[in-house]
Amino acid sequence: MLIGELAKKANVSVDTIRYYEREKLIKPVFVRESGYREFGNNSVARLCFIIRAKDLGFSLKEIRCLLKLKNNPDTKCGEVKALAEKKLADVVAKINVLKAMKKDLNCLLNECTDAAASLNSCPIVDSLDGKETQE
Amino acid sequence: MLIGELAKKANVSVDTIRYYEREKLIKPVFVRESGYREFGNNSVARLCFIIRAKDLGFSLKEIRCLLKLKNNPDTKCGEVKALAEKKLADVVAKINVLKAMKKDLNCLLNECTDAAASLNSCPIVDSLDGKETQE
DNA sequence: GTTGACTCTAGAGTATAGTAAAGAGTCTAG
DNA sequence: CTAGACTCTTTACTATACTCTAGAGTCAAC
Repeated sequence: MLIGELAKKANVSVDTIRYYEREKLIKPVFVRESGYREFGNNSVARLCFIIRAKDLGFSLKEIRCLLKLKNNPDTKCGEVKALAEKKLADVVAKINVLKAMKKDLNCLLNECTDAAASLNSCPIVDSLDGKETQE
Repeated sequence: MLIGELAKKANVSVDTIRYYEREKLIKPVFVRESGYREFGNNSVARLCFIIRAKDLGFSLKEIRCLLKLKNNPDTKCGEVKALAEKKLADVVAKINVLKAMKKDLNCLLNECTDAAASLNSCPIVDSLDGKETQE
């Protein structure tokens, strides 16, 4: 199949596929003399693999690594597991940062009880100014 | 004070301050004929405001908006509150996405019990391949 | 008056993950 | 055999938030 069909099947743009090719994430099965790329069903599978990994928060760089492991017959399951574990730790860390943000924002919002008040007494602005407020 | 001192006091690089100036987030109190910028203590406060807001997940664009509101005497507290509420919603949405990722990654990791196994039977790779696994 | 630390501007580079546009070539159906 | 859909390459651009470089100028102390 040509790139347009692949794009439709994997639900990405042709530009994205060409970008992934430049980034060495995917390779056409065959390239015609005209330059037209031809892909097979395994290309669809590979693209889906990439998209799923992306949804799990892997960067393209990490996915390239994952694909390399995947296609190496000597790879042990543990190597892939280690990558997934590292990613899980990253995700957990990000969640914790965001939770702290959420807590701070909630605090600020709870303190602001009079939305019509002037800014001189706005606890949110005070807090951003670095003025202390009681928790 | 000159830019270097301000940078030290606010714990950012001079390049960052110049960048913030270009982005209209901060302005020197006075500029000498030589081009040297002079800042006052309110510049330190303003920089700290920016950094705190950034820590809360506000983008520079949003911070510019926040500063504009903050320095406009007609601003009502409610306008600032609305921004903070929107930001809180963003943060909560991000947390939910990450939690879904975490759940998926945990599932995969729990399924992988034999790290020494070959990749043919690796549940993580299978999952990324789109093969169904029992939950 | 010169040394050394500091500052200036302008422009380029970094990372990520694409998107867009120009201009030319290819393929296929009628 | 031609129209229209598709594809090609190359290059530039998007957004975000800086970071770095080069080369020149400034300032305070000794």
